[in-house]
Amino acid sequence: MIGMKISTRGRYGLRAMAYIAEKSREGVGIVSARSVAESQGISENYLEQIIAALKQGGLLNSARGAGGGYTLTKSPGEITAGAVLRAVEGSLSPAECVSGGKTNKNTKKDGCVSCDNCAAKSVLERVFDSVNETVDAITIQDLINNNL
Amino acid sequence: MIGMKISTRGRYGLRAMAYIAEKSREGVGIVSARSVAESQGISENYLEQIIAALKQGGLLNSARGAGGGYTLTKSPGEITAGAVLRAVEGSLSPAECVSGGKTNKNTKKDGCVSCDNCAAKSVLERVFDSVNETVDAITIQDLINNNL
DNA sequence: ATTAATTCCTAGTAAATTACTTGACATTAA
DNA sequence: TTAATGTCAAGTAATTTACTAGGAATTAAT
Repeated sequence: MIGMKISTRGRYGLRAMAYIAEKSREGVGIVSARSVAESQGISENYLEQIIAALKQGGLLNSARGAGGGYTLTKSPGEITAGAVLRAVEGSLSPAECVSGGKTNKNTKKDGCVSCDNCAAKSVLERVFDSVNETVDAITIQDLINNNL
Repeated sequence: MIGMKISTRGRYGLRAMAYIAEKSREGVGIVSARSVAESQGISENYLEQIIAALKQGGLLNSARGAGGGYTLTKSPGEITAGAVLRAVEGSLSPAECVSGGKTNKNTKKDGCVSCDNCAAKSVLERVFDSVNETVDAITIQDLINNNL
């Protein structure tokens, strides 16, 4: 009975990026996963997985070893919430039939038969488009400025 | 790893409404749950639950007994996809912290602490607004006309 | 009156997904 | 050498979704 959720992955991803951006603005060069987790009250190990997705998505650089951590690959104004969400959640498609194939990285189902003449499809496509437009219009800079 | 799904409830709800509207246009006065289920290849018992929500949401009238079934309460042009989705899925909120309280009827969690200064919140609010705007701009008539 | 078709209602269950936990290994600064 | 980190893979618990099962109430047709 749900619909349209953004999971903890997405929310934690946004919060992590905003926190790292904020720290950078304060002059802290590099931020450890642990400090993000502690500041946000998030499980460290779980956050690591999310951060790994952000790194793989090209949004974070990492430095290993003691004193290591993460930095943004671009300025906060150049990173959109959409990019963050897609990196950690996969496609933002509302159902398998929209924008072909799977909606995310884990799901086992793929595709529904005879979807072309399905009454729901055009609605889903429009939702997909508007969600993407919306999140792509917001940057991490917007988040730390709180100017939404 | 997901995000932004519209569940089968929402999709089946849209398809059921479109089917009933289409049948009505063809002159069929009343449509049984069974005929909807069979035409759409959907479990009848499951569909009944979805139809019950549509009825409770004021979108369908019902007639009991043999020869009974369902009709739309309003013309297809007056029923939005948004109304259908909210009736069957509850709020379209992307997370508990947006538009206060629970996101749907079943969930056990309610609310996250210290959400006000959360970087994700403004994103979620905007997504919520744009999804609602989008689905409220589509009517059942649009769906059966296929003019999207 | 009986029967068959139907809505109405509730409870249970299986499958899928989400949200973690656990723990070992690799790398680097001090 | 050690402690602080990132990297990685696997497993598990909690939650949600998607059904299934079945009976009670209602009504039209016979």
